[in-house]
Amino acid sequence: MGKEPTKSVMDLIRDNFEKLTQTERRFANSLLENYPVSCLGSITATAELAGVSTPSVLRMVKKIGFKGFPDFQAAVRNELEERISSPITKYNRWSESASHEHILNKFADATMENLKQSLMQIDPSMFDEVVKILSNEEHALHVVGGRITRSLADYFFTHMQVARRRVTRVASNSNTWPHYILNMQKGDILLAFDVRRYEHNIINLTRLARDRGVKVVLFTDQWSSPASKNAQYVFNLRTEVPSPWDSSTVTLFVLEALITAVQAKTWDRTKDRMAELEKLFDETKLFKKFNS
Amino acid sequence: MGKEPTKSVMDLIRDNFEKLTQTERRFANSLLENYPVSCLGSITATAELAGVSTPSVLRMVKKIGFKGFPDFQAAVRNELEERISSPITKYNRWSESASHEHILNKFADATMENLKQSLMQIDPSMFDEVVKILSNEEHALHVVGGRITRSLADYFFTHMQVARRRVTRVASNSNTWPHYILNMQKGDILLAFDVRRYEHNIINLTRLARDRGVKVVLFTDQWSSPASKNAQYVFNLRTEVPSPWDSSTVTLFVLEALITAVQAKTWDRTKDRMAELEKLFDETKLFKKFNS
DNA sequence: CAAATGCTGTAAATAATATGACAGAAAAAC
DNA sequence: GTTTTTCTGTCATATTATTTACAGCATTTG
Repeated sequence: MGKEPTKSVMDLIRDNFEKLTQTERRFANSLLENYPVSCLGSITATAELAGVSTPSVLRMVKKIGFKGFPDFQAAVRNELEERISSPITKYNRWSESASHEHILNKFADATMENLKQSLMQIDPSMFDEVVKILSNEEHALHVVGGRITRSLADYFFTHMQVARRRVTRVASNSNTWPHYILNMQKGDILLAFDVRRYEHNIINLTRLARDRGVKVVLFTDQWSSPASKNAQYVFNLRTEVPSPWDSSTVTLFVLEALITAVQAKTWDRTKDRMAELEKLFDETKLFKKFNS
Repeated sequence: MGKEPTKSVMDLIRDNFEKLTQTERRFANSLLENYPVSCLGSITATAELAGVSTPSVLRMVKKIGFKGFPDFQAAVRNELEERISSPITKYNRWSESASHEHILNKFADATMENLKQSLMQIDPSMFDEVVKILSNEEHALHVVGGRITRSLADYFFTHMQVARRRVTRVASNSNTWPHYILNMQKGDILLAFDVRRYEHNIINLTRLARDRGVKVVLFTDQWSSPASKNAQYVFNLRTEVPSPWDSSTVTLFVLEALITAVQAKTWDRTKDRMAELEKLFDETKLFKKFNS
């Protein structure tokens, strides 16, 4: 024990995470999952919950500075007592060391709020409908982003490529758009992003696409881009954070949910493509070795 | 155990209080005083805290319906778990229309959990330290991503360009890396991403950078990339979602928090740059109008 | 006031737990 | 491809915790 200046168990894990081995990290992660209840039982129970052996648990708690498992458990209990004894404690507050005014905490609050509110606003049947049309390989998918949202478009494009054929990334430079529009056919899908400050050209692009019989899916913010009027499917997502610009975290979240839903819907096809992709990676690696 | 209709330990004590002897009541009262932490240790510790003997504790827990002390303790732990986890798990459920089994809800659960756990693991002082070095324009900032994380690197790059000068995006194609390394100087910062499956070349890049005296900031997942050993600052973020691949949402969140923190720290400088940027946008727009 | 009953703690037996030593397996280095 | 190093689980042992048995004390009752 000594006179350690109240280093929490979490702090100790953080500080020593580098030194931990793979199995020990697995245990550390399991600990995070439902700390502190997970380690209130015997070392055996704790180890089983994490799927590791008892000695691994022991080695790990020694590594982060405890004399043995009972010592570790005593520390956990002390923390728990502190936490429990103040009745109004908010359990979902982390890092006691970081003030509630710390930017990380303020940002986290805002993001969780955004996520919750955005979800409330999403129409599940529209979501499912979008998943359905994205899963259909017969119609090409075009993805376009703006100045900021380009990265999101890129991320979506990369993952969508795994799930299906005929995915095109439309360059964000609007000079080249006519070329892309030329290749859009009736029944195709255009997935577009437009958030503050709205980019004027996106309105034109979506209008031209719609006029060609292309289904437009638009990701925008809570104030809704003027391009919405050209889109069949609109996601209004919340972006407000304590910052001079807007957050894209919720948008990314919905994109990931979409990707997962599409992959799940087309799993027979996707799993083959993924396997093939793995093979290609291995071959590329081999190829590089020959070169070096 | 059996199929007791969720009688809490407190209920059991109340129901059987009449039958308890004097000493047993003394123990019961001590329990009430700081339940449940008081009975998380050994039976000996519990007894001592209440000022009674071990057998008295045992007789009492048997009397109120438990098979033995461990049985009693298990019940206490279960209650504790519920009490501890409910304020977290119970963030108001949205979309009544969408089933809890809907992918969006499952995904949201996982993402919130990831966010919470990642936050617990982030060392606030390290975060602040990274903000500090990112704010210093005297040293160049290099940003590099991998196959998947390239989009994140891109997003960060775009925003960082607003806040400061001397930001470079390192191409994700590792063939060109030597050129970039050539331009890295002592005191520079390399912000790198490496998540499963870890890319072998990133280890080499970070090592070479470190050897040149470059400060390496690494974003990786909970299993920690092998490149961590070359990095001064490591963010281990959680990525697990109900999907065949990993989520980047939490990573994006931390990036945004970082960007905001840097902009706040250098606000005098940043606000001028933002104003200038706005002006440039307007002029570009004007320029385009002349053309069309 | 004496005998009986019930209550409570001490101490021993029993069960469970935590730790250490070791060997096989995996990964890293050469 | 081989050797070395590191890691990780199985098993045996030491330690600790739980339970039981019992004896002393207090309280009650005749």
